[in-house]
Amino acid sequence: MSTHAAIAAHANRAVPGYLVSALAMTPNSGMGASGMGAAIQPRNPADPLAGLGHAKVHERETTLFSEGDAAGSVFRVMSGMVRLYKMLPDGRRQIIGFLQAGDMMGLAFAAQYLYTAETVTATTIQRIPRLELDALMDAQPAFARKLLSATTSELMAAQDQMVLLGRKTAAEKVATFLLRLSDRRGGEQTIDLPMGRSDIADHLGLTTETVSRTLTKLKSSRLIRILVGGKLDLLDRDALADLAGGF
Amino acid sequence: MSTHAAIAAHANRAVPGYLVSALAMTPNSGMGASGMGAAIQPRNPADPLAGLGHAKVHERETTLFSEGDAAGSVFRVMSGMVRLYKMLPDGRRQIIGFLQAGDMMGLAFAAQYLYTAETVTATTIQRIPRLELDALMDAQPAFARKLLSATTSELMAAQDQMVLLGRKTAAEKVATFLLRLSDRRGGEQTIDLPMGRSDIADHLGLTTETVSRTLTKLKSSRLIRILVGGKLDLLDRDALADLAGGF
DNA sequence: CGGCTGATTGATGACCGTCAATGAAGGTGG
DNA sequence: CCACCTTCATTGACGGTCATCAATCAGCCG
Repeated sequence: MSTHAAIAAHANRAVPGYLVSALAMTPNSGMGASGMGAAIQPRNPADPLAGLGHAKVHERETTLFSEGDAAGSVFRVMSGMVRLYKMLPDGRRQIIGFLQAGDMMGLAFAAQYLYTAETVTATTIQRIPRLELDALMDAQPAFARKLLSATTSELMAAQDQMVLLGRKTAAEKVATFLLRLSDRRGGEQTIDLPMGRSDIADHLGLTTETVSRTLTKLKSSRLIRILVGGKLDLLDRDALADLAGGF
Repeated sequence: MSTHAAIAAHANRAVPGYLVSALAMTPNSGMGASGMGAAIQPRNPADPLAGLGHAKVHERETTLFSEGDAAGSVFRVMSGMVRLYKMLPDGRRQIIGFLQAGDMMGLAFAAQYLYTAETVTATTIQRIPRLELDALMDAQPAFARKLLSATTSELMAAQDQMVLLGRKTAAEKVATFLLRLSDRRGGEQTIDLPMGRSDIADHLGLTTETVSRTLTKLKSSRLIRILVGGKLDLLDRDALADLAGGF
């Protein structure tokens, strides 16, 4: 399945039409796919996307679209959580990012989606046909710049994620991940971990066992407390930030 | 130095003004920062950036700007090669990407550059004040979309790089890297490696020793041939593609 | 030709992946 | 409402890949 993607990637990346990307469209939001981001802010009262397409509730663990599918729409997460990932031919998976309320995906200039999108929890999704988005961009020049801003935000997050994947240790990766989740929630001490350990692992370039062991160590060191229901308490934010080693 | 960046990253990613990103602005180009990209195509005869700012030749191994510097201009590589990287507080480095002719950097909505840019070889760089770019975006709505397209291309490349960093073995990483370089050159069998082993290592999340050993193994297996002057021959493209494992 | 920088090769070991077993939690049906 | 089953998290033992430390080698410039 990713054979096509591989070929496309090897050939020059010149693609006509829309590219597949993920980005946050909440004004002032910032990060989306790769890292964590804002999403806490109330949506723009003058939300230019309001009313476009239509919203639908999806159950947990369902596929929204797959790598290689024809890309006809863009999506915006209204509530819940979505994971985006790419797979290698042999099944190894890399989760590009987790999306939350306000984040967009599928916005792109390619004929096909370049990653798979699945719900983690039950999720409300606004689906916007590309034609409608195009029309909006034509009608409101400022909107195109907003998209550009959101996309560059994504790119920044992606670059931070490269640092994490390429140069951080397991402990640093996990600490960074937890802090990002918290920051995204406005710095709350208690954060939500709706995704499973293997999702976290595939996002951080680790295995479930290593994630689990690392969390246990953080727990033993009194840096975090693991609560029931997939919740988690950041007990010592400063120590976690030290551990995270920047970003 | 990266303290500021760290804080900025932890705080909500909402930033007014331009973000710092890298992208290819050659029409039909595609990849830039993270991966390899086009750059082979002749520049658009109707290059909207032509004549903006002014070009300058920089010697090899010089810094163009650093992470945290005030971001007043965007840059376009006309010839030569540039590396972009981020550093962790303790000095570990992740090279975000190598830029070649046609690629842009510094295009962004942030007050500061988020990574450091250095020349690898002697390089001609077009420096364009942000104000001029803004004016161009206002004057030519189509140009904003071109920037959006280029940025989403970057994002795609960044996502491929995440897969590489998070889920590939050393051999797969090196093979992928070589194939990307070749593809960027239009699929040439002989490619140029102007950057040092440690640059490659810091791009692939490895050490110089591992890069060297891996290249030696590829040489022993007759998949590549190492030539003088930083050049390299891809002897068995198919075998390399198998090794690369997609992308 | 000598000295410097970077690449290569070797020896060793740590971190984290793999394989495996146990434990906890949630969902379903009796 | 509880027992069973399935799924996922945790913990343990072990091994491999790649990092680290170190020495030699090759290329380049003065």
